[in-house]
Amino acid sequence: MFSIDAMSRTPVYEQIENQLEKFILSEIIREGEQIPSIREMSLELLVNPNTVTKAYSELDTKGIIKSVPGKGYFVCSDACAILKNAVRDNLEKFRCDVHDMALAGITKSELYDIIDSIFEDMKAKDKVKGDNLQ
Amino acid sequence: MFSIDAMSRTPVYEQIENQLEKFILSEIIREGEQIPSIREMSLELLVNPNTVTKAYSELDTKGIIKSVPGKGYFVCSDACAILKNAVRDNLEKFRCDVHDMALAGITKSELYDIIDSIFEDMKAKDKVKGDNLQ
Amino acid sequence: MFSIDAMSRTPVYEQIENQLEKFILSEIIREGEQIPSIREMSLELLVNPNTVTKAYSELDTKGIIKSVPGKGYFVCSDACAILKNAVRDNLEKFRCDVHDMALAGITKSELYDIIDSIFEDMKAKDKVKGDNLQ
Amino acid sequence: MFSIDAMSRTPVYEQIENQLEKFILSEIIREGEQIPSIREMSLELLVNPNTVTKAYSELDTKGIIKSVPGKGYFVCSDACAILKNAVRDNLEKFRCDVHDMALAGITKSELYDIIDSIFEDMKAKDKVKGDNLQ
DNA sequence: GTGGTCTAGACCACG
DNA sequence: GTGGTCTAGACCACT
Repeated sequence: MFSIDAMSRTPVYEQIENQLEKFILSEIIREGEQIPSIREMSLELLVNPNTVTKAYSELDTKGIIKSVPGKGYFVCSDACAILKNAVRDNLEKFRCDVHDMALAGITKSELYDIIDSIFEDMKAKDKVKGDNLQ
Repeated sequence: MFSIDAMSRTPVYEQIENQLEKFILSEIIREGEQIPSIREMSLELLVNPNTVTKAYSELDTKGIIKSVPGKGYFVCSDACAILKNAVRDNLEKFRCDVHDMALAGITKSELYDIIDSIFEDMKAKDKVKGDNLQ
Repeated sequence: MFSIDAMSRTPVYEQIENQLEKFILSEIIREGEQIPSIREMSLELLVNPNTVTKAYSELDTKGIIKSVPGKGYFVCSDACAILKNAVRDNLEKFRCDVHDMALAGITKSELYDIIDSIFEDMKAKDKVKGDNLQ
Repeated sequence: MFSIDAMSRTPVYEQIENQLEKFILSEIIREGEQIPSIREMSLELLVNPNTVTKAYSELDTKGIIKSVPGKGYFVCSDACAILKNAVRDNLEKFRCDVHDMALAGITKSELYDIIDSIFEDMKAKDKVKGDNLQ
């Protein structure tokens, strides 16, 4: 389920954070649910427990997960809301990226096509999920 | 013209690279033109000359600028083409970003609006530039 | 009557101790009185009996409660005196806190007001208690 | 200047944080000023550099200090304001403490006396500081 | 020189 | 079993 790209320039602990956040936003891991323990995660990813600890405690600071010593880490009840707001706060970065691509001669319709295809994919997946729940 | 954000997490030498690349793509600095010398740049930005040297030599490696010993650094004649291709190679990252935003509940029309407004701005600026050149 | 804050950083067994001590100081539980058995307490709080055991044996060590084998746990006859002395020993911490607040620009009159309001509240409650006992 | 109490129950990294915050509030370390490097601090306190790192990065997260990689850590320009607000947010804890002491039979005038003596001390020290600056 | 990341391995407190 | 803290020592990127 989780995986690390050792060649990536983004730190391992940040990769863990990003993956967890994505799973929570995709509701693959639900609010209130327990996430893998530090030791489990460090075994699965073959990284040092301290590295997982760093990732988890940063998410704790952000209010995404909560540690219950002796029991484990749990997703906060308002994790999705926090994550969604964080993305919205970063829309400025998206504007910069689009501007750069426009400068580089990428056309508006190219961008539209990419966006359309992604939203199509997501709608399809949502449908499957809905069918499974029936 | 150039400026450094000391609080930013991106290294100074990378900030210099990014700004130069943007100026070249925007044709604020034209192909064949000479860019500020390492000395000038380090004085303007109040950074260590070594830092500017690192930025310039990376751009040299990429084929964006060329050092002409005894004269200075000049923008390569195919700098724009190289930069545009580099952006195109990074479209994958754009897909990921859009996917994340979709997960976070940002609507397709919101993204469309942002893109539209940026392309509008650029068209307006191009027109002004054209008028000035007449 | 008792309750546990699972999200708190203070250990569960310490929360139990604190609550019992507060109840004894407030004379909600009187000296000589029997307190809930380990079993009862663990059921009411939905915590592991071992946790309650740890809390009780620490209070036992402090001389606040005594185990009477086969009967249960009882509040010692000098529990209040012991607890009051313990608080007095901690006045040094109070001094530090006040000092910190003074550094942070909290005025003397603000502190006075807080103290006044608390002593008012307690006098009011004492009166009610007295009336009820009549 | 800095010191660690190895016997204390509060973690070493938290002791470092607390001391730095106190120095900043007392203006012994001023806003914008550089604080001891991780290596310096770890040598002075005889603790592992990682422990200092943890303290510093928590303060960074709080917005008290800012890391400038390759240069060091610096006190943020609004550090005092942040710290003062944090203390104010914790007044609730102060209320609880006063309540506990009231229960334990500590009189209002005892508390008043403590507060008075602390404010006297601080006024005296401020005067000395003022005289030194003349 | 600075901070940033990571590993390996240890001990403790809690449940 | 869980998380929390700490040490020792390493390598990297940046200035």
